[in-house]
Amino acid sequence: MTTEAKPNSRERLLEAAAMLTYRDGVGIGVDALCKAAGVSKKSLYQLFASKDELLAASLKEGAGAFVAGLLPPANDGRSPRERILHVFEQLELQAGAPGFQGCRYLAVQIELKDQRHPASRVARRIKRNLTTFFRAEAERSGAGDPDLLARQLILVFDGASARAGIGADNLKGLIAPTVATLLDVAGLR
Amino acid sequence: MTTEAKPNSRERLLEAAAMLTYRDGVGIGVDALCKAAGVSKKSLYQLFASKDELLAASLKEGAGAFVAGLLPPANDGRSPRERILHVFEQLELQAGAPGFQGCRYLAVQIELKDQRHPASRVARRIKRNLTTFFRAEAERSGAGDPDLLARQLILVFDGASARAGIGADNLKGLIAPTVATLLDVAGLR
DNA sequence: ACCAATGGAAACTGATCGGTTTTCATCTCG
DNA sequence: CGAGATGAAAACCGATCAGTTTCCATTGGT
Repeated sequence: MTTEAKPNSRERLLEAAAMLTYRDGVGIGVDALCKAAGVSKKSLYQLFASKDELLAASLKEGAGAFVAGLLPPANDGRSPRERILHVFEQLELQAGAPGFQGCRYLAVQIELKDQRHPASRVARRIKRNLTTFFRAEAERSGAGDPDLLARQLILVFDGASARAGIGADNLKGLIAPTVATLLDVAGLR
Repeated sequence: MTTEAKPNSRERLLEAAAMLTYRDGVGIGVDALCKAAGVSKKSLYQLFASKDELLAASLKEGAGAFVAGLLPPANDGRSPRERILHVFEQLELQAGAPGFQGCRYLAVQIELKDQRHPASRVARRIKRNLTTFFRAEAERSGAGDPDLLARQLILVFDGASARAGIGADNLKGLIAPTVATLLDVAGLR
């Protein structure tokens, strides 16, 4: 059995916010969120200070799944190169699934514009963790310029995710050779 | 002297739409657009069928400046490699300017979600032209896989532009070596 | 069985949304 | 000078926005 049997109001709101803002954008109304969650507006505003805070909490709550869906398990014995490639294999996999709209954290930051918005701050933090993973693996691998490689990888991640999300590319045959090229040049084998 | 001396209502609306939707997102209200353009809503709806059409027309009208600000002049005698690098030099330059928010066409597509929205169609077309430029240069250069290279370049373009637009990276020391690596591996010298 | 806490449904606030219409001042042209 | 066209300002429309409040049915504890 899982630890969460029946979701409470708070969890249902977070889940509805995650789903609807990803599908329709952060401009989605609170009435729609409440209806989808089966929770009254009164309860929403007892649990969260504002729609903005609900949005931020929803992003933060989804960070675990985001990481779990992309990163390899810690200390799985594979090489840094394999562990980095794992992330992009997962991305390509997710990009092929129906309903994929690109990285939600990038989308939120682009939609909100204001970088000081609570949800934008959360999104930035979560994405920084991904960059940190890349840099850690790059350093562990003894790459010539680990920081450059990490920046290149997150750049490819966001570019690929965004382009797949808007249906401009399906990433097939694109992401693997591109990342491999960057890893090769950085000296990762 | 330039060909346009004083902008008419239509041009002022297109300009205001370009500026405000880039700064604040496509959710900007028509009242704000009209006020910024100094044009009444009545006139707006005589000139455009809807806000969506105004937005689409505004993007289309800005395509010329977008191309002029990025692409090198046709037949400037430089090599494909130099001409491709020119685009990314321009991008890095623009990314350093105040008010830079990333590629407006990518942002519009991400914000709208609906790929059949008239403005989303226009944005897609304009970005396809950039990919076409990359592919043409790649073919002209005799690259091993011109199509792959073009997709890699537009991926880097969107990724770099998006990340600079949200303030996640300033591209300094990132974009040039990354593109150079891709060009090297593709056999462009 | 009773009382109090819970929370959903819905009414409500004031603001804003996209879009339409009216009014009135200004301009051009005969 | 006078008639017609123009277009900005602003009222107006129904819908929706974020957020608050009221009302009432359900619930759990005693």
